[in-house]
Amino acid sequence: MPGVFIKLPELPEVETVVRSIAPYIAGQRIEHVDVRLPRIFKGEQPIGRTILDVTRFGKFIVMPLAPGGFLVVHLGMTGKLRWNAPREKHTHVIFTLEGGELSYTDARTFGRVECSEELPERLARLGPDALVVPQAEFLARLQSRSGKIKSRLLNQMFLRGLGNIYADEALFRAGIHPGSRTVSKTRAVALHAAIQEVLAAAVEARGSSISDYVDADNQRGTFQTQHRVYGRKGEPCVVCGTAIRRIVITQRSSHYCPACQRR
DNA sequence: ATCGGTACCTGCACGC
DNA sequence: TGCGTGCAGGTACCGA
Repeated sequence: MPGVFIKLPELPEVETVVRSIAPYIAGQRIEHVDVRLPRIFKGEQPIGRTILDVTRFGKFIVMPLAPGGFLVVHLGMTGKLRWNAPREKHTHVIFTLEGGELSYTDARTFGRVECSEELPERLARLGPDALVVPQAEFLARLQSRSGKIKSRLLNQMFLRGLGNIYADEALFRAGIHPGSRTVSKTRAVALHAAIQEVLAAAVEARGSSISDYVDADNQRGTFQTQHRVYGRKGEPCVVCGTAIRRIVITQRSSHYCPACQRR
């Protein structure tokens, strides 16, 4: 039995986890729950309930249950949701299902596993999904907010699903400096297209893998080979050859080409 | 109501 | 070898 094992939780990686794990757990009854690190788990244990489906909401994994309620998982920075994987030092929650184990492992413990009768309120407050938001809605929301463009893209209340890697990649493809506070309509239109292109391509590549883990089908994500700025500080821009720079915006690293992306 | 800074954690790469 | 430093894919919360 293969182990479902993906790190890297931005939208494409969460989508890959959802798609690869759903066939193993959808329709299965939860027989037992072992919570080894209580602060990771919120709510009542969903013992006896059945996992109806596995869906993605931004970077959250949402599993509706029967006869009611939801199991919601957020992977934080280092969370892993795996099927029949060996238990490790940082395996914090284990669901025993009819045909095997669903386990949550997270070294930095920024992620959460939550069970509730209704969908958590904060999910409803998130912005539209970055993969499918219509252009007009994106432009309107962009205009209604202030701050550096990179900060706005990382704000899940503005748009849900985008993270540090794909924000940098989209800004590069749209030719926008991450520290820009104003963006022309032309650039904003290009940014909307770039976000959806880069996310769709990353989903197609099953996400970006920096370590050598594999998913249920024994495949790695491969999108890291298509990164044009993220993690390429000092390397030549693929378009003009200028050295890629790294700066800090809202406590997060931002990678950009100083020639292709001017303020 | 929004925005920007800070807190929450562990592990790893790197320089000395 | 060991130690200190900086860095890492994210969100929640606080005060201004």
